[in-house]
Amino acid sequence: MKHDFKLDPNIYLPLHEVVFNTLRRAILTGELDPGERLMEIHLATQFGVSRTPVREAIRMLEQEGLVTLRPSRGAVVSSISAESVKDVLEVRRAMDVLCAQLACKRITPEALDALKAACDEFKKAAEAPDKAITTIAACDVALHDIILEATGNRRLKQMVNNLSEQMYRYRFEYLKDSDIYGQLIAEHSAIYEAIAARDEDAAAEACGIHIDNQEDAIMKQIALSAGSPADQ
Amino acid sequence: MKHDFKLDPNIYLPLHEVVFNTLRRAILTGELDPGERLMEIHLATQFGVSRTPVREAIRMLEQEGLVTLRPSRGAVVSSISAESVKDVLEVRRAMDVLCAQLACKRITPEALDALKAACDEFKKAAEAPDKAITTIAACDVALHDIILEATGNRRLKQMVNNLSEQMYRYRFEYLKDSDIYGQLIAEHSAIYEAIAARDEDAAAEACGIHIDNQEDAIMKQIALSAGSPADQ
DNA sequence: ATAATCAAAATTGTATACAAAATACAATCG
DNA sequence: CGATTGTATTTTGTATACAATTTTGATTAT
Repeated sequence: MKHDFKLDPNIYLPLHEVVFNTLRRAILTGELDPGERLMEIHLATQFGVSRTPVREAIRMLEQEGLVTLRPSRGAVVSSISAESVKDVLEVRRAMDVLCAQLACKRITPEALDALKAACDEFKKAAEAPDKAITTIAACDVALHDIILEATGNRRLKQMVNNLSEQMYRYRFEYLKDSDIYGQLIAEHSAIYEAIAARDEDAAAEACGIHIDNQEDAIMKQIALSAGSPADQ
Repeated sequence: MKHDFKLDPNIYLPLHEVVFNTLRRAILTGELDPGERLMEIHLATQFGVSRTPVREAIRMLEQEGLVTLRPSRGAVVSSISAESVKDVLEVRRAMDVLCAQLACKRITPEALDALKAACDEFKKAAEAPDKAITTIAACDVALHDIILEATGNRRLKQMVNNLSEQMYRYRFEYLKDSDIYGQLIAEHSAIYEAIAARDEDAAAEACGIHIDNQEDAIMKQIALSAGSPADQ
């Protein structure tokens, strides 16, 4: 074998990608508020680039629904009504259930082991005395990723990830209430057992319950932060 | 010249929108083949615009998955493998079933009447002596739109439309075989009856069967046109 | 005060310019 | 020949220029 000079491919990314990723994250984490204007020159100077890549990034964000474009009047961060959150959750529920069903059919023994391990990890993190939310959240994500991966459906994976990201703002809220950890552990366990048994109906059922609980938490969260500036 | 994109200067739309819509349609209808390169200057001169709006359009198409971007190496029309078609159909099936279920819950009496009318229209078009495929296809679309609208979920509507459009290339193929018209009429009828009776399970069942048949037709179509140039 | 008007400033839409990278292809070496 | 290098050409990435439109804010009339 020759020499394997491996240079970090992350060293360069097209600027529009960088701007896109950064703005995207800023919107999803709530760093940029709904209704806020995105002005090209300002963003460009902030990023230290020209308007061109900023415009490209904005067009991409619009395509993803994260910003709204009013011709000749610029872009604003899309406002997310309780209505639209309900819509997203409704779709995501169906997709998550589909994930569980497909996972029953297609998960490999190795992935099944990994799923079991992820459940245990989650349990350990949730029962730890310090209860680091970031750790717990990471375990939760890992667990879902294993199922998502097990579906073997790239498109589904992409769509579920996208929908989840739209809910990013509210993601950790439902983990703050440590009373529900026991319930979550049980739900995860039920999902694992169903998938391990290749029982599609049980998996769909268990997954549905799991999502419903998350939905309740998120909707409660939305209700609390209601009264914020709305627009369109 | 191979493609001759011309744009109507009468009505005003931002150029990137015009380019986006035109290219999008060209890709979905197969006018532009998978793997084909999209070169900025060429497209720009064809459209009679500068590279800027073309670049913006390409970024939007990439976001939608219709083109693949290779940094510094330009964009190509995304190739659709049989694999990815299967993935899309799998997701769309779940979403269509969800549509039927939600429609059961939420459809208005007026929309229900419209659905019945649409079924009759389809039947009439399918049993007509001339059997104009475009008319039949239009009825089919109208019928599905009514259900989609009845879900009251804008996000779902957008996602299902997007997924359907990805299948645009193969849409009409399954309507060419007039042997199946009787079956289609029956399936539509079953869906209508289930929704009218607000029977979610029956609606899901009927809708699932309907989609499965469509899927078979499309996958058969794909298998026929296999051996086409692949890439990534 | 409030509303209407209109020029100045700011912002977006589009085109172009130039640099960096990739590609094509001829010349060279083995 | 085939592989390799070097160079011209093409194409993309980014910045900038200018026109068209919208926004701002002062000014005036009601």
